[in-house]
Amino acid sequence: MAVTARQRGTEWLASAGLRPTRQRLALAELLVGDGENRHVTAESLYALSSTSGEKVSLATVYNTLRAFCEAGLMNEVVVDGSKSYFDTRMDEHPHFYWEDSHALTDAPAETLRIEGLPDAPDGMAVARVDVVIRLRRA
Amino acid sequence: MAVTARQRGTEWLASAGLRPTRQRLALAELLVGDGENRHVTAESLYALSSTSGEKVSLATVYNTLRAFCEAGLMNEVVVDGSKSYFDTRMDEHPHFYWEDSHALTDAPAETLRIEGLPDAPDGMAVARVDVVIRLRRA
DNA sequence: TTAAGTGCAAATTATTTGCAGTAAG
DNA sequence: CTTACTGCAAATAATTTGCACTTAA
Repeated sequence: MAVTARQRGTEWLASAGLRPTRQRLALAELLVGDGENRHVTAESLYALSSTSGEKVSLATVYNTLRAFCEAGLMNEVVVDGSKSYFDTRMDEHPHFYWEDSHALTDAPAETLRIEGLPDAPDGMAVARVDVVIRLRRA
Repeated sequence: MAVTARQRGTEWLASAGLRPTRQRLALAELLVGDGENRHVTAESLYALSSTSGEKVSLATVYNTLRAFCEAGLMNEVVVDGSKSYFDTRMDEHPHFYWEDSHALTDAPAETLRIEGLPDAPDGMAVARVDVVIRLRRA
């Protein structure tokens, strides 16, 4: 039988050992309820939650997104100095950043390969390599 | 004969058609006076200017960095949601971001090659491809 | 002379935090 | 019960802006 959005949200929280509170469940459902990955800002998720049944305060949206990141459920993506973006997809992959609409989407990663990545300096390790393809209207 | 820091700053401003005011010259000298490229934040440049002879107000540092970017003399690099970084080097090149010290440096670019970059979506063009190698203590 | 640039202080924006109340285990 | 979570409002941090003053051209 079909997996429901609520189930997906519940399992997602459980997989990270996070308490399934009403608010977290509501946000989890909005984020992973359909099994797709999603890119949000605190504001955009807050707006989403406001039009859905379960209201969540903006401060809690912020705190919850941070909690999800710390729990390893999401990643923060830095593309715009003035806002924080969050991505439910956890593997390393390139992004399109649409400069006119300030939207963030996944870039098709299949073909992308980074060759000759420089070694990390002494005593340092590469934590992650971010690739952001900035798009403007042609 | 040797090129002075002041000369470099003056020419740098002139090349972009910017008025060489006392403050801009002071900042230009700090940025390109030694012919090296440099990564700064508004605060770090403000701190630098405070220890040098010519004082510049923080607001002017912000406005001036913006002006330099618009004039095509610098680029903004987004690596940390909470601060803006500015780079005097204008060609496309990868960066190291030192997560513990919040420092930004150039990564050796010679060997780096990005293969199979996805096409820009319809009606869009690739404005820039940012590559940030995030480093943490090993 | 005059438009552009500067400095301050006040305003704005995104985000975090303190704390009293609420709910999960 | 007890500790973690939530919501609000106030606090903070980075950056921008309004406006009177100064200066380069």
